[in-house]
Amino acid sequence: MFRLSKKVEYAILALQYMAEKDEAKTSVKEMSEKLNISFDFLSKTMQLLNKKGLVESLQGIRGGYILGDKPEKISIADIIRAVEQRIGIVQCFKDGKDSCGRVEDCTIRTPMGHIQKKIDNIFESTTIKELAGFARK
Amino acid sequence: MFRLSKKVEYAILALQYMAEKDEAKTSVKEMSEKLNISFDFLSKTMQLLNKKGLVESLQGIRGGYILGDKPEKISIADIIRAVEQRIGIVQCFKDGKDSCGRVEDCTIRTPMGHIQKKIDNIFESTTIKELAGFARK
DNA sequence: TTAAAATAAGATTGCAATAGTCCTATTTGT
DNA sequence: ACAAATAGGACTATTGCAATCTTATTTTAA
Repeated sequence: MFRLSKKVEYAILALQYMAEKDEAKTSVKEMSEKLNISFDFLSKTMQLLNKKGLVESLQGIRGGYILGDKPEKISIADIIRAVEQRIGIVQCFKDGKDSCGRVEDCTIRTPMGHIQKKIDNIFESTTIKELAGFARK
Repeated sequence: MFRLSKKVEYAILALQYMAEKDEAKTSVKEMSEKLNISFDFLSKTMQLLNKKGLVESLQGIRGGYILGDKPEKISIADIIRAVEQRIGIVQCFKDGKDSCGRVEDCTIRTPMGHIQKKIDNIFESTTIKELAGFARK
């Protein structure tokens, strides 16, 4: 429990890889080999990143992906949002009402919301640039 | 993904409930009804809390549970540790080696470890007392 | 204009973790 | 002795994640 999904993990690895690379363009094939990730699965993940503009896709032969923005502008929070729908350390923050039988007088909703915000801040303030920096060390 | 388990959620609700209550002793039956949680499941969860000393059990008729420590001494981190084994926002931090095929030159291990620490701090520094305070408001 | 190499995307499967249930044993106060 | 509570093992159901398979589309270069 409380684990980032593989989609998020792979997305981070991929974007970090792209940020570190000299050449702007990268293919899924290249990354799946270098990072030891299933091609198909990584491919899906890249498509999600593309839809949210975190990367830009170039179709056709000689195609691939390039970063959609500067590494310091892409946060882990961006990645999570792009790749996952379900976010929230407790159910309430996704489904809203009627999801647990104690919605009206829920006693943990408020404090959990505070914790959620703090965690969000961490992800919001961590960028691909920082990750690439660590990796290079 | 990235959600606290029901066990953790229920444990928090239960401890918060106990902290707010005037009388020290509480039964699982009472809590399961008031909090709208399956008796059996909550029962299991309380047993886990008991094993780690977060609550103290009183067996036999007229039995129940009392808090094992002052509410300000019980953190969410304590609860998570009592009730879950698997913690860690990425796999590496549980299984250690050989779990992902890029252990040796893993480029996200270090930065993820930093994020993990920050999150741990949040849970470590949030206590049942605070939660009870919010609930009462 | 055709072949090759890349992304796009839908459908499906396998699997493991979570959540929940059921049943029996044990404890203890009245 | 009985009732009401916890203790705990075994089992089941469900869900969500990860992965795979297949087909379509795009684009460049020969």
